[in-house]
Amino acid sequence: MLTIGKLGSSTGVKIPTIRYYEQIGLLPEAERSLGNQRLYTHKAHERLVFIRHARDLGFSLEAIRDLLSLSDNPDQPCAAADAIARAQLAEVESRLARLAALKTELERMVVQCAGDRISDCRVIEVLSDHSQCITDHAIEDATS
Amino acid sequence: MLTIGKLGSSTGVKIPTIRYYEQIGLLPEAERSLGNQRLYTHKAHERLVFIRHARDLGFSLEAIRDLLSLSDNPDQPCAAADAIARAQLAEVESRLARLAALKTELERMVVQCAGDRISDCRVIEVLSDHSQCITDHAIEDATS
DNA sequence: CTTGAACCTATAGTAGCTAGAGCACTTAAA
DNA sequence: TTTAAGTGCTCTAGCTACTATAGGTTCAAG
Repeated sequence: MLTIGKLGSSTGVKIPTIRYYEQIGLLPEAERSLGNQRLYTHKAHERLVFIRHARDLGFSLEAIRDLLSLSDNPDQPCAAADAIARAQLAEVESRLARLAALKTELERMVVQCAGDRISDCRVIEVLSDHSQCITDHAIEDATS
Repeated sequence: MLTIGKLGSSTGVKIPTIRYYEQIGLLPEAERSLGNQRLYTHKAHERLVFIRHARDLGFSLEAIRDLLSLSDNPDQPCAAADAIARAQLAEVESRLARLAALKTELERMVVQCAGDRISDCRVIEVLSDHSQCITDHAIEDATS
């Protein structure tokens, strides 16, 4: 049985994050020691590794919840898991396309400043005027 | 003078977002009509266009705050603006690299399921075991 | 004058954590 | 055996950048 600290260091997940996952029901409630400290089994370790890996691949906690419940029922068809992964791939692809467009604009913006004063600054100028852009980069949310 | 609705539709920024920008000091407090409704000048319109465009390019509100204050002082050197844009470019590039790695893994994962049951599902299997990945995709945060 | 659209404020909710306060427990050295 | 460091506990609030809802006010058209 692992303490939360050991579990955290062995999976690379921070302690408050582990408690958070328990709180939102992604991890089952841990057993407790006599002194009320959480104790984790090998199974819990595996589950957290799964979550961590899926997070690293950009899956949302919601998607991970679904994947975990699929994983808990090994006799079900795997089409659902496949669909979740495909959806994630599609999202990654769309973010890639968007970021590529952003990169183009930012590179153009940054190449050089015409003068050395803000009044001549190409960065400020381009930001003030979208028509100076060559791509249509304003489609979806910018955090992608 | 524009009402908040007109300002929103002419810039593509939602009304609550405009009020939010005012609240956090990104937009100055708007003048009010006799009936207490916000009224915007052409200058405010320009400022919001600037903000919107920078958001579209992925700049954080914090970075935009800095860019706006630079833009308000046109006699200053533009090195600072340049640095902000370069930092944004660097971040976009790093996200691109990361997403490209994610895409590789997701594609590999999705290519096919060996069986049709979860117990044979490649998606679930790979998520359980990072050593099946060919790239080191676990570097920074996954929302990028 | 009335109706309906557009506006107002204030509060709470979203994702996915992270940080802090103020305690209790555990472990290893002195 | 004590004691100090380290680790753990709960609870609350904060982060980004909005978005949604409730309940009320004002404006413009008919």
